[in-house]
Amino acid sequence: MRRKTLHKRALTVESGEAGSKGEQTRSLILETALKMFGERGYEETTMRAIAEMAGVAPGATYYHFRSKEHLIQAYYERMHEIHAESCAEVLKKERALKDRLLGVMGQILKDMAPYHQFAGVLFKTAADPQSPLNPFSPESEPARRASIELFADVVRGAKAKIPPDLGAELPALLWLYHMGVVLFWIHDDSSGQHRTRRLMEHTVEIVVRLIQLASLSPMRPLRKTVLKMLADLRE
Amino acid sequence: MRRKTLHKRALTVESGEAGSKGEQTRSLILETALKMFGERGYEETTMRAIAEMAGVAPGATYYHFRSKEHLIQAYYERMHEIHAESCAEVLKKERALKDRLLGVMGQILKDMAPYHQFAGVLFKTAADPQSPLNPFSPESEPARRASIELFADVVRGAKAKIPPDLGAELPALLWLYHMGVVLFWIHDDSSGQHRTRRLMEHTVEIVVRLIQLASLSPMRPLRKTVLKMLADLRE
DNA sequence: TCGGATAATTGAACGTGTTCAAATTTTTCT
DNA sequence: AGAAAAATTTGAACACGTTCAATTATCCGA
Repeated sequence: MRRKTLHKRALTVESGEAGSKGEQTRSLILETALKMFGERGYEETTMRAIAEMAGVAPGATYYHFRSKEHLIQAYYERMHEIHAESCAEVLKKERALKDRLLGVMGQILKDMAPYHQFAGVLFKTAADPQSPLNPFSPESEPARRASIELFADVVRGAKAKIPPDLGAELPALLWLYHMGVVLFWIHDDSSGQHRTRRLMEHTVEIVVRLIQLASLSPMRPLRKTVLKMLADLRE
Repeated sequence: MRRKTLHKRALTVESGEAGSKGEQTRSLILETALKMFGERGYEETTMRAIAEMAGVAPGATYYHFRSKEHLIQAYYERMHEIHAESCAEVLKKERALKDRLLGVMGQILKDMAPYHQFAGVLFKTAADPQSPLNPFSPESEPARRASIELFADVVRGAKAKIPPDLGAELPALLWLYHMGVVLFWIHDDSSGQHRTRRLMEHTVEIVVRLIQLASLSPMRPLRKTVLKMLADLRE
């Protein structure tokens, strides 16, 4: 609600950009919050404490961020930018489908590592079907689309022979697979999440072999059945 | 903490059973809470309101239930009992693997239908890796085990030819599949969740065909790879 | 049946995330 | 530069889930 005003201002006149006073406090609050979450954990960090440390009244935080959970969304967005960048490197180097997928998944796990502690909280929020942070929600469609695009890149640049019908759905399917791995990662408290790494390496191998298998002509009927279902669900 | 006393009492002496005063208020609070959740939703139902409607002080609720979320766990347990019962019927009738799986999944969806509204809240809580309600947590291992046992029953009673190595892991895999369908169901706000029904019917078909496929001898290497991974992850 | 022990219940109080009307600062326009 | 408008900031207050010391009801053995 309040933010709407901010948006309008940013559209009608220029200002509201990085330099302006408001945007300055916004960053200050955000950086403070992220730092404190990192040091003491999410639940243990009070909105009052964040405000105090940022030298600001509690209410100010709510002017810039809709809720405490929305502060966490900042992590999310930051993480996404990092992914896109670090994966681009990998995709420039590798040509085999398996290596591309392995590289991308490896990068994603590496990028996420520092945030493992908050992932639980983020996930708890994101799991709520009502939440805009939910990866399946309409609000996060742009982010989801971008994320799927990353896997489209993985497929596109690979020199594997994939039937067009499968190729069209593959990015979304790989994204779903990637969500599964992340789900495992969130619950993985082995040191350095090495269990997730093992799972990922094994499953990438399996996924690639399944793709090869599905591309064979005797598999056409089953493949068509699966693709029909996906099309059907999309309405 | 407080509950420990209750448990000890229930073990050392008898009493604390259905008749006793304490157990009476416990049910009263629980029934009131479930009814109010049903009428107004979870977030909108206040602990104070529950207590007041039950004719009890707010503190009393916390003597019998550790938290508001633990009141929801009651739904969970209740649902599980219903599943076990209604699925038993289906499993007595059907012999083909596909029909057994279809029947069980259908029953589960039917049983859950009245609770669709709260499923989101339950899921939000259950998604927290810290939560005892999390289906992957140690605390819910008994429930998980029982649930997997249901799918073991599905496999056991079927007259499909399944290699022993796959047969051993299949119940857990089917349980995982079932969790996926439930995840979809939670996010499904189509009328009567008919999209989930469609998804379920299609995917059961696919799952069964995959099982048949995996049982073929040319698939032995891939099958072994998958099963190795599962064994590996179990430590 | 009585009295001690245990279980159950109370309700005020705490700390939390959050809201909001009022005050203040910043920006915009003439 | 100055005044009007808009954005920002304040901090007291609210409602909530929850805790806990004190109180009352219930149970059980002698």
